[in-house]
Amino acid sequence: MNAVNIKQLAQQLNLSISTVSRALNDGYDINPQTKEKVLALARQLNYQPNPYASSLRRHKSKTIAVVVPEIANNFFSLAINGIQSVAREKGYHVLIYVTNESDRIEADSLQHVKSGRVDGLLISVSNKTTSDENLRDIEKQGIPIVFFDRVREEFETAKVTTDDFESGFKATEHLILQGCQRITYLMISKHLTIRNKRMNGYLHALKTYNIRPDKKWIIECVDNRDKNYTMIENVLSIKGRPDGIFASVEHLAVTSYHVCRALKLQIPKEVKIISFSNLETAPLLNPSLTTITQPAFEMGREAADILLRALTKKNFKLSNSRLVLPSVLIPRDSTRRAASAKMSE
Amino acid sequence: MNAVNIKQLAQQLNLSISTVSRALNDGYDINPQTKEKVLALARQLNYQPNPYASSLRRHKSKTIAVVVPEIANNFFSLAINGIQSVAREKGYHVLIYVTNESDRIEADSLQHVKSGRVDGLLISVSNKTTSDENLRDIEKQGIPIVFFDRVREEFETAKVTTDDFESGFKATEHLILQGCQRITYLMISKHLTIRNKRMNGYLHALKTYNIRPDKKWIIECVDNRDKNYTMIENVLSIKGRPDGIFASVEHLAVTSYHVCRALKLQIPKEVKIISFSNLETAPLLNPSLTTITQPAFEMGREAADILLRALTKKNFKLSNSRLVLPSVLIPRDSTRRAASAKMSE
DNA sequence: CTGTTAGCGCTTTCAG
DNA sequence: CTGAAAGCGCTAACAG
Repeated sequence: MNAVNIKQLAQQLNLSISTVSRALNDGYDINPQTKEKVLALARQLNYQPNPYASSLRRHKSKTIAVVVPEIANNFFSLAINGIQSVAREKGYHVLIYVTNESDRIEADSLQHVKSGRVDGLLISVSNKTTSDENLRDIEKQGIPIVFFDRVREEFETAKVTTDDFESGFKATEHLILQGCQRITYLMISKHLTIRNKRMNGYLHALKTYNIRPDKKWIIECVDNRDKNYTMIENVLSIKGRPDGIFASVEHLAVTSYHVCRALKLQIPKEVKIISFSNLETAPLLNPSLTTITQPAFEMGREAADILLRALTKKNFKLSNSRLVLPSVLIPRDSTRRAASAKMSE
Repeated sequence: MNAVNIKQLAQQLNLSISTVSRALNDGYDINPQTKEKVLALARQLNYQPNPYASSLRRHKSKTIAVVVPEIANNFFSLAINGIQSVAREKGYHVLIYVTNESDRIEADSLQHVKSGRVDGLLISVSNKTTSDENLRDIEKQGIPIVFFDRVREEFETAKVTTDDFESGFKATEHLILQGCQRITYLMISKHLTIRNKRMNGYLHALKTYNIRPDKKWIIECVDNRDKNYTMIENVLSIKGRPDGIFASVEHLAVTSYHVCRALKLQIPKEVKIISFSNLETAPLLNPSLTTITQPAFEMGREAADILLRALTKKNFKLSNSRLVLPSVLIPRDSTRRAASAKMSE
């Protein structure tokens, strides 16, 4: 508790408190020499400005809040990594709130945000969120909000997302370009819209390459590994079986992988598999699996960048903009994660 | 910026500011009725106390800092999840600093911690850290510190870790109990001490079960997949080949897995594999791989719990205690991660 | 039980 | 260029 403060500096230097403050804050109206003296002593005494006093006075805290549904999840932790890296670059602090997909916990966290503890908010909403009330309040307080990944469409502010249609298209196209003609789509998703967008991407790719879509190749998977196993086994057992599998989540790719092995179907020679994924597991199934993934780290960076720009530019109003980042395709046989896992430094 | 404050509440109620404050803070010296009135109006006007004013006054912020070397890493993100969950329960906020294993960034982050922005610090040090200077300063300011996982042994404060010897022992014992007699240890680790402790656990297990250790079964792996592949291939090709593989990191288990497949060795019938791991990938190699892992989530919870206890109990001095959590063995064929991935809620 | 008062440590007019 | 002074919003003695 030796906390040295601005007052002590002033006394020791026979200066007024305000002069010291100016010196420390790089004020313009200041004699370079006195400034030097102040800085020297500050360094010597290891002076640390009290952030709370300054926040109280300035009405800003150099802190942003990040609210995410999960953290022990490769996508969100990469995103947070991205956020944290730009925050650090710009001298901002990052407060983390994990909601565990609970709208109640989310509301609690936003309540804290409302209190003015932070200057801005980055949020990926929980899958149970149904109201924008808290967000509206926060915005009313003049705290800018940027959504990333899980956005509330009807709430007008900056949003950073990926394009599910595009990635569905890209994944399917990839298989087609590898020579696949009979591509089965293993779909599962709590979010109808995502599911449909990806499927539309799939369908559109087929159409673009003049491949007739076939209903029997769209498999509605469930939350039960055994059932999925059977369904996949069935589709791979019919004659004229698929030569490509597009899995909408990684565990379906894994199940497919096991089915193929059991059926003695060679991957990727006889069956090619591509999968959506946010895990680091792709290399494990190498060389058989191609992965399509969200650029999580980049998303974090972009979102944070937009937010901090809004915070530092004066009179900057966050528009209802949307930044759509392309998905990243990680071909089989690639040892390391590409762009998406790229670390700063 | 409609920020309603305590003063306005006081005016509207014809009360003094201090009475309102007392009502809000559940002071003892307060008429239940006035208290009710105050709370009612506060709710109605959606009053949010200004955290900075209160922190400035009280000299505490209800915020803790978490400093970790990485975040896009299953171990640390689970640990943070644990930390965050107890912080939330106790009404604390969590500030995250990611150092990317850089001692410079770590020092920067600790500099901020020093300023009194937080009441306590949870830290897992970077692998390049060589000095305790910043930590000493922080401690001097009366900010309690708890280490988790990556500790500075010579710094006296509470520490939460796992026991590498124990987990080396446990993993080896597991293989032995499964009937393995010739167990090869694939070792790799930048940290000599960890490496040695685990190996000692391995050796001790062999000894305990009267198995003669054999130098040729301790393989020093390197940072090159191909070389490792060859080394593993070699050891699996000698007659009287190992019937058990203990991999000190997951990617060695994966490589072993591929070698076995190439050599047509059945897993787990002919060769059993156990691996250290903090990834979620174990299920992918099911049913062939057994995993031994750190209880990351628990570690986060325990560490946070100790810190927050130190913060809330008055005159509580953090002793140089050490809490050692047992590693968790996740048998093959288990579909989900066990204890370590357990979520709150 | 309530009001008065004196700050927490810093920033920022406004005068010199 | 520097100093005096007035607070930011809240808490905590201390009187009543």
